Amino acid sequence: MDKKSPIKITLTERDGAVTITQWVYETLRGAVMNGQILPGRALTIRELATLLGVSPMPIREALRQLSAEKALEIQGNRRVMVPKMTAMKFTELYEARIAIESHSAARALPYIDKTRFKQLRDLDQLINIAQEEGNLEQISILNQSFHRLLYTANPHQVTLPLIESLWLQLGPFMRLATSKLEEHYLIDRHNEAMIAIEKQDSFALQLAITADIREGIAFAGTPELLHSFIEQSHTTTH
Amino acid sequence: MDKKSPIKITLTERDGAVTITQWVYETLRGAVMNGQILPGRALTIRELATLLGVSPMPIREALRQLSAEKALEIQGNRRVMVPKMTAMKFTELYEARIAIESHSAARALPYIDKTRFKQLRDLDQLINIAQEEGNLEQISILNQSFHRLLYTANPHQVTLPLIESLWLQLGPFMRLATSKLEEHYLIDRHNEAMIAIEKQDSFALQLAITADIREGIAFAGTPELLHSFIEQSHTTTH
DNA sequence: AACTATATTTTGTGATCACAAAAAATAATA
DNA sequence: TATTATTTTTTGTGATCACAAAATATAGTT
Repeated sequence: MDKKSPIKITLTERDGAVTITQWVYETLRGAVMNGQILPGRALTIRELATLLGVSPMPIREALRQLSAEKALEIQGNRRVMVPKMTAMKFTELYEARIAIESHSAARALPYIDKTRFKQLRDLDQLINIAQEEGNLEQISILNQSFHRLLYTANPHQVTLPLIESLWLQLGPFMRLATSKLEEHYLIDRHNEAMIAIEKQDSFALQLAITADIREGIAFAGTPELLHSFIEQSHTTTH
Repeated sequence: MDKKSPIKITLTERDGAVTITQWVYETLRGAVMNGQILPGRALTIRELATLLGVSPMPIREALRQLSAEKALEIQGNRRVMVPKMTAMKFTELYEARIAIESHSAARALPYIDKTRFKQLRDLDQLINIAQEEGNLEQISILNQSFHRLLYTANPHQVTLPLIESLWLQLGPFMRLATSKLEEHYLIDRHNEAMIAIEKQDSFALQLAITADIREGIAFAGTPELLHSFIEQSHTTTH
């Protein structure tokens, strides 16, 4: 039933300075992140090629890269699809996020200078504003920026690619998550993080990051909610 | 100076059941792992193609995948090379290993059944034998198997690909590491891990894994040793 | 001899093609 | 009608080609 379901991929303007493969990669990555491609839906190179208006070549390259990043999954038949989510896998992904991101934050702490601290504070402000406005889409994006800005303080960064891979795998489901967060009151964990940074308190920072991540899925705390929420994703195109 | 240095890649028999791209991928992966390709050495598609006796096509695909896994690095000029190592990056990679692998071990613990426990014990025995024989090559391989077997107990595994990426980046340098471990007395951390598993003691398991990883680079404890050891890698083709 | 400008070669990119294997559709059989 | 056998179509793979951009080599200039 999901073999011929239509795919609506958001096409952005192609910058001439960038290779077609790169553009295809970013386009498909965005489509996965936004849940525009149904998990389990079989993707063919030629279909995507005509859909994006390019030759099969750049598609092949982009698919291979996305598969390596676990955004896509190569089946035995060499056919590619968005991996299906299970409740258990969802939990594992989130626990992995907590372990790696809190570690990454602690490792970045000594490198946070005044400039970056100010940037982090500005982002925190923007998040607060978006929260008051109830702009969930914006919250999600800014929150991600906050985390990235924090981790990239470390100039010898090696964990960010791993973290991005986890984000990619959670991508479509985080989106569903935020849509249910509406009524959920959010403690300002980012502010707690800022205080921890000021004090150079590594442990407090880890706690704040952990809490921030964990509360992002608090709604899915009960197995029943989580299950129904993942089931929903199997039947919703977008 | 390192632009035309010869590359000696170990070629294995190509299994007909596997695609050429897959074979190329595994071959190049092995070459990187074994330090057969000098860090910083510029790789060209055509050169590798003639070297492996295939068309440029499978090389392109394999290079893209290896780049996504951070085994290779794409420079601004779109040229590909083995990333250079620095002392700081080395430290970051190892600290990331500890954080992720100890977490992965704890997550796997509840899933370790009798069969796998026995397999782990057998591997531990083999490592002990290899240790008595001073077979460093074998120790390194078996040690990796031990860790992998432990983490894969978790059927909802999501961290192994991340861990493998770290191993890949450390690959050529772990090899140099073991070559210096000769006189280093190794406490049997695997045995400690086995005891922790028997007791279902998650924390003790994490400690054992952490110690096992950390002691693997104990020789590089002083910054001077580590530095000289990484410098060495820049001039050794091996 | 050191630098700049020009010419030549090499390289990555992307498109196209051939082909075998897999999937889907159709026909044949129970 | 359900199941199997056969044909047709679609698909991934890998090779080849064209081309512009980059790297290298060569020639020219101060």
